[in-house]
Amino acid sequence: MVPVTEHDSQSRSFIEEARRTQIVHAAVETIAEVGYHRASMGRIGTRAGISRGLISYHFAGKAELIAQVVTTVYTDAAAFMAPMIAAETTPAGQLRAYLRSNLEYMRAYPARMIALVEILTGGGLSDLPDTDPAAFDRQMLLPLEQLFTAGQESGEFRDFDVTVMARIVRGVIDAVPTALSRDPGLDIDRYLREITTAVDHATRPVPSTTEEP
Amino acid sequence: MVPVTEHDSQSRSFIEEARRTQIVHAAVETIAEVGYHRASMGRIGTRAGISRGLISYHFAGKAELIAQVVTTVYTDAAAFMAPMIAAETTPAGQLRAYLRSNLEYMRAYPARMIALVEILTGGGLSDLPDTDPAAFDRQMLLPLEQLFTAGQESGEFRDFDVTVMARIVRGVIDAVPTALSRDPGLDIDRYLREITTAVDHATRPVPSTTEEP
Amino acid sequence: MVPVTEHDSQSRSFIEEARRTQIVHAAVETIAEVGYHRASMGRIGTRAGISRGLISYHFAGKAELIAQVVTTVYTDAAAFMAPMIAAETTPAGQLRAYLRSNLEYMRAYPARMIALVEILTGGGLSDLPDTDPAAFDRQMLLPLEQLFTAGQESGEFRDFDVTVMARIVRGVIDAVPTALSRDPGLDIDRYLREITTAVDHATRPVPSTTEEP
Amino acid sequence: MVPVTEHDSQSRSFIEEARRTQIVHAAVETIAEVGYHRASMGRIGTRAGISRGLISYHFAGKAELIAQVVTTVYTDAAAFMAPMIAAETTPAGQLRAYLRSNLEYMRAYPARMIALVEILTGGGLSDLPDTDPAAFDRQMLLPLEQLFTAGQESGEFRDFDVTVMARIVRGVIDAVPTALSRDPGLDIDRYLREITTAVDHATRPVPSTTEEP
DNA sequence: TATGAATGAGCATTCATTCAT
DNA sequence: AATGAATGAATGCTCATTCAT
Repeated sequence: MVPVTEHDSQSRSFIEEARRTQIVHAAVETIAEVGYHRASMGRIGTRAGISRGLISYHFAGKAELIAQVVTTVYTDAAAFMAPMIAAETTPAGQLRAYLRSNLEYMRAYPARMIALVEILTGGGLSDLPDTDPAAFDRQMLLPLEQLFTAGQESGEFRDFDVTVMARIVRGVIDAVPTALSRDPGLDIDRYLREITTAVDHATRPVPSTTEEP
Repeated sequence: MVPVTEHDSQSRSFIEEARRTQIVHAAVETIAEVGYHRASMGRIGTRAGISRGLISYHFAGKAELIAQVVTTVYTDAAAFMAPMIAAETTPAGQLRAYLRSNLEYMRAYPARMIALVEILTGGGLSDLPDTDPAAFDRQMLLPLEQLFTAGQESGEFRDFDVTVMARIVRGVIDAVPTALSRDPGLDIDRYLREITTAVDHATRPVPSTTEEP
Repeated sequence: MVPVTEHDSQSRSFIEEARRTQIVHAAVETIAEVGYHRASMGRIGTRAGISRGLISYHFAGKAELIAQVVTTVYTDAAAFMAPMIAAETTPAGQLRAYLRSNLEYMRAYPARMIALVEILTGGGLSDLPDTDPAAFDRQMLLPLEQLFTAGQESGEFRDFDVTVMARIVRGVIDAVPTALSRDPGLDIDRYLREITTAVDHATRPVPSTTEEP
Repeated sequence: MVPVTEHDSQSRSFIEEARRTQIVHAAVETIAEVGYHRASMGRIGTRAGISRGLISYHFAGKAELIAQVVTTVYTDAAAFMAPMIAAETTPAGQLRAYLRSNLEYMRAYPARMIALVEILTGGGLSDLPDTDPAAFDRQMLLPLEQLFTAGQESGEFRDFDVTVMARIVRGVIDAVPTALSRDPGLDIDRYLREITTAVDHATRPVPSTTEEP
């Protein structure tokens, strides 16, 4: 869940890595601020304080830069969330930790999460020729699916389609950055509490004395 | 003399209206297919089988065209959903009808819904100078909020923040087009059933003999 | 407005002539208001209250319309000025009448004169393929040249190059519309008085007891 | 007119400056040849032998380029004329030097002067958002007004409205480029002599034994 | 006669990318 | 490693003109 690629961090010099990191961060901030399709190489370079050409020197093209942004933020978010989730011992607890850690990450690094959502929903993925959106989709859903399956087996969750429920939860979470940008006064703690309760109710076993219409 | 057909005074604007509709439809399909920020006037014109200039002839600018797409799809979806919701007599039933009609609309006109979501999440709203994203946000949430408030007063819904719950439901629904495009084999009926059940559980009153962690 | 051309006024119907006149007037007003190179056929048509296509129906192209504007205004101004000049019996008096009648025309029909100057100085002439700017130039200068030659022969004017002096006088007059637009508070009567005096001094015979430096 | 050989530490911006100068010169020549409103970025680029995009790289927009053309030519002309005027000790001599140096500049750099007049009279000024035509107007007239006022105080000039006389002189001078382009065989030396004499007569004190009609 | 739908060329501008230094 | 000059494609838009009705 945590490390994504270790492929060639050795083949790059330290300064090379530092520059790439700097550029990726500038890209994140630029995308978060002006939106994905307005984040040109020039604007990213300006924010990084470097020339346009240097970005092309360190990245094969815009696609690689965007892909790196996605990978970096996703990996970083996963590294942030993983210990909080792992600290829980039950699937239900882990689900709550998943929600909590995800929103905490958004609170801590709003630009990163906004940038990620911008790319994922703003057409950025289709600009990445080597990326399979379906594969990325499955990768996003898999942890939740595994969590749900475990919880169903232990009886903590009711019987539902784990993939659909994973999409439901991702949908709820992915709506948060947009909600935050549209309503800046939104209380993220309250939001988290409401979401957690709602998801809890949606997943927990149905009491035996319940009639469905 | 002038009028040729029996349409008389409307025959003048009939062609105009037809063309506008045709262009809006071409825009919808183009946006749904290639994404909002790749849907140039040229591509839309090509899909409509007309020249670039003709779009500018019928629409003052791209902003007006996109605004028309948003308005058209939104209005059309509302007209599609409204009777299905109104047919229900209870807030809980209306909520289920809201979900069902929304997904039915997506099934019937997937391109329209994909295009709308592309524009709303893909930075399109900020390209519309006269549009207030926050106002649009409230407009989207309002029907759900009213529905929830009514349900809480009637005791059909538990006590939750109606705005947050509205955002939750919208988040779940807005994730559907993406899910459909990423997983074409997705069974929309099953999806709808699962969503309905989940939202039902998330909103209904908590049985008295329940302990919260 | 006086009949301008009689070459084919017979071949055009009355309504045809009326339309052409209306369009020419709309062109004059549009050019005077927004400048020559912003005066599109569309804007001219809008001001005339007719469709774009109708202008093309009545004029072979924009060039013919502009040429007609030039011809109309020039002829109209000449018809306005001619009797005032003819009423004077001496070349010096006619020169003063030339200046006075020209500025009176500007005061009476500022839009026409502004439009004419816009076209002549704003590159409009070079848009007219069939027009020889040099010939137009000579046509503009000829009356003044004849006037000066007559005055020199009668001893009312000193000995100067009549063509250059004609250009001088035209230069002074053609600067008036720009001056009026740049300084709206300009007193045209005072302007006329100063110009008349200056031109009078510049053209009259030098007193015998005059030393040149 | 700009110092050229100083590169060294300025060598970084030297290329930049050289390109800007080259582009400005290409713009001057293009405007002088085809007129202001036909001088597109493409044509200017073609004349400069560079791509369209490079102009946008060096100038923020067409407005900045045109403004630079105006500033460059105006400053250049002023630098050319100033020493010739300053060499004269009397207002009347300075006025003659003003005329002479201005026409000498036109003879030396006809394209520049034609371009400037094209922009000023061809609607170019109104395309420059930050420019106040009235202020530019006053700036053009001021030196002449000051010169006239000094001459009136010293008794070298008669009593006339200095602003109107400044407009008269500018009108006479501004008519020269058009005259040159319409009549290529025009003898500029003779033109200058005639103009100088005419302006001299128009401004000098009236001999006491003069009768006005 | 008159309309307005429709076209295609041209415009200024932005952008990702390449390349010599 | 890094710069910034340079290109060419693409975009939204305006416009003169044509044409069916």
